[in-house]
Amino acid sequence: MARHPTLRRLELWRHATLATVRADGPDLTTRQMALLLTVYLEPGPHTVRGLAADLGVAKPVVTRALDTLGRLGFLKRTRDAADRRNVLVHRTVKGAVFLSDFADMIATGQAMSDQDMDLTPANTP
Amino acid sequence: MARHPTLRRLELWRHATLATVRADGPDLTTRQMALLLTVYLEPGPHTVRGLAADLGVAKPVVTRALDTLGRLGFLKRTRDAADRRNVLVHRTVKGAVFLSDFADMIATGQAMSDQDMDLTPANTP
DNA sequence: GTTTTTTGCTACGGAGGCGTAACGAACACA
DNA sequence: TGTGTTCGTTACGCCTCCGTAGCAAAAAAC
Repeated sequence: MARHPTLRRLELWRHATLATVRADGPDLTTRQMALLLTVYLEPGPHTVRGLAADLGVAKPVVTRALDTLGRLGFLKRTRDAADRRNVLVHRTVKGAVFLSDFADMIATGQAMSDQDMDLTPANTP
Repeated sequence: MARHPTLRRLELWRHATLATVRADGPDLTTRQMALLLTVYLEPGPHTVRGLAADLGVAKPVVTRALDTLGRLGFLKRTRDAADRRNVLVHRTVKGAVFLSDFADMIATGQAMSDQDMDLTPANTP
């Protein structure tokens, strides 16, 4: 690991967040982003109750996040045929594209912080 | 580089955002986070106008973010003695601690995503 | 068949951020 | 000195999110 792993991690985060701020895409809440990533990275099936427990938030938070993310086309809701009380959350192509683009922004941040590390002499008065 | 760099980056992001969601700390906006990181990582002095240009947002956005981050004790405002129109933004100990803890959460996410998918013994970039 | 539990949603008031427009204070320059 | 410019802030209406409480529908328990 490089000289200052803490700084390097923060710079990675800065470049990615800065890219999302500058791009005029939809800026998701931290909770919405955590929910979206959980659905796409964890094996399903995903229910409202399960997601609420996973994120450690109340159920209406998940409902509202699904409203917003569904309106954006990043997720889709379906009734569970086996137990019709449940709602199953599904991935979409648009959501996968969004996350893929986001991963590219992280990658750019990694590359830039690598480059910064090599060049920066020493500042911070 | 591991087999699936895209998935690995998204898992890193998920673990860190999930940790901030579960922790009952202050949940900052993406813009607020980008502003905070810019002040702490980029060499100063930082003015409102400069930060607005750096983030690509309007000035009132920066003023409001400084209000919130100042209320949290993560940043401090000072009048520029040389040009009293300017406001200089300064770091605080509390903000440094917050970002240090945040970097630890990123590190945990890195370790967990390494563990999840790196079965082949070949890391240490 | 009737209660009890589970699931997700809606309703409500409150809080905070956003974008635009306008403002006073401080500087620059004639 | 007077005019114009730059700086940060404030004010306004709008929108979204939050937390709590209560709701109907479906399943389970009896």
